[in-house]
Amino acid sequence: MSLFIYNSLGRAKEQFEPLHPGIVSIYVCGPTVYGHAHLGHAKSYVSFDVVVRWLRHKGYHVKYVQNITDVGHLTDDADEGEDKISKQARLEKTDPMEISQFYTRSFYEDMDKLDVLRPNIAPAATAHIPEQIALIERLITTGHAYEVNGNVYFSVESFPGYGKLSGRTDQEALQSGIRVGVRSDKRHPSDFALWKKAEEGHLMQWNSPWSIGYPGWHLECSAMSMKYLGETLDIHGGGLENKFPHHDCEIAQSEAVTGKPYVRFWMHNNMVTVNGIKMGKSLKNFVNLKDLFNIFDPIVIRFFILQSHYRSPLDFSEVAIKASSTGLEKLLETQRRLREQKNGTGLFEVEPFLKRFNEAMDDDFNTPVAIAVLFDLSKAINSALDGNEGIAEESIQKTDAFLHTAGADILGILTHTEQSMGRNNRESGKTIDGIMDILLELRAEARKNKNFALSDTIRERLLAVGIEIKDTKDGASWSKEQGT
RNA sequence: GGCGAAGUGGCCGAGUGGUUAGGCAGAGGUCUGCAAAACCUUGUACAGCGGUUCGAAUCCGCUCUUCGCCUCCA
Repeated sequence: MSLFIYNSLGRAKEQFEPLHPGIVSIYVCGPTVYGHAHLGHAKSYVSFDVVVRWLRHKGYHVKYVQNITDVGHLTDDADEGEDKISKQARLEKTDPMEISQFYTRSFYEDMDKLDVLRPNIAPAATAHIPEQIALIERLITTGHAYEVNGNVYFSVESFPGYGKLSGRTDQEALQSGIRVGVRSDKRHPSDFALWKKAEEGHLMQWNSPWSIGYPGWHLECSAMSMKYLGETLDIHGGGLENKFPHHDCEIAQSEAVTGKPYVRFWMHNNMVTVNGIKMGKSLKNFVNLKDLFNIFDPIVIRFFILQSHYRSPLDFSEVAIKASSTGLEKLLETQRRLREQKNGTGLFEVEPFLKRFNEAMDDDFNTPVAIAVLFDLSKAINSALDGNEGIAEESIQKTDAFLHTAGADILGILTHTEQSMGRNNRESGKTIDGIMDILLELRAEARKNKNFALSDTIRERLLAVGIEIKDTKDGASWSKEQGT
């Protein structure tokens, strides 16, 4: 089966084949580390995590690069304002390095909780200043960049395709919309900074042929992606809001130098809204992940994100997440039931579900449909388990293997089952299993003797400590409470 | 103003020119000592107005509304 990916460049689904057979190079814009990660980060990196997992599942060797922006990202427009990291350092009365290190660690903590796999390479912009300077030198040599007063700008007019990704190709028409006063340094208002001369008191600065200064924000992605992945990437991902100007600038910088297509497939994930309105720093409505994890299990957040398509906006509300949480529990419960089933004789065909799941994932990573397939499977499994014949051991193994591959390996949502069953090979798990066996035996004895007061007390008191008992025709089962 | 996306049943959220998305919530039933879970049944949705078509919620046009980008943002 072939994979189709929606390519933002061309705005259509295209069949995906990597440039080099068997190997996929993918670069995703990483965070600017000046604050804790929010739900928008979660949506982006969970989405691309599944992209990478699916590509690996399909047998590709995936080289995944995701940068850490720790310099050059200014608070105002691309060429004005204060460096975000520096500003935060000033606010926290420390230095930029501590800020970027602190929030980088914070970012990975949150991503780990969301079960987002780490990229193969996570290059920091400040660790690649020589590469960025080299790229600027090549741009100047080829006539695509010019220096004025220690600043270096990319000349938009030197690159005819500028704006092709976002559709903003008519630079003259754009000028009416530019609110910032035109800087006298620039030859053209749309030109953007590659290197900025450090002003008095600027904390982060490096030597360069033009001035003591720092690189422009757009530059790092070009320099680092091409360093680690070559001059043409298979996939470049990022948030929709970065399409312009960030990604268009990347294309211009890179292609102007190499003369080759920079990226074959551009993927843009949509935004998170809160009550229908964009989550933004200025609006003060952004949802901090650390706060959110106090209310919801991170895996529930992951599941919630994957229940909508990566190209659709995701509207945040606690009601919606609670609904997701209940749904996820249902899937986990099915997996648990399946694994506990014994002595069944019925056959169960998992192949049709596997096929539908693969088709959904191959269709531009359609995780909502893939999850719907898992729900259909859940219903079919439960129906079979409720039937007289149950499910035979061989079918259970096949089905469970699919659930594990699809639910845990690929989507990363059915990872709690072993843990919640207390059977995770750890000593504590074994101990709990043993204790629970005793309690369930005692309760079964009480029920046999119609001592329902005692059996109900056992059930209620276990529930109070977060363990839920369910009586089935094959005896009682138990599970830790999920989700919230 | 320019570029782009979208309006789906109580809520979330896919998809499609004619056939059930899925989840949550709700209703009825089966099972159960009770409960929970599970299963069965149940919802006749696609902003509005025109047009194309044998047939459109799905294509086209217009209108209304919302959202994103054009300033930093995943």
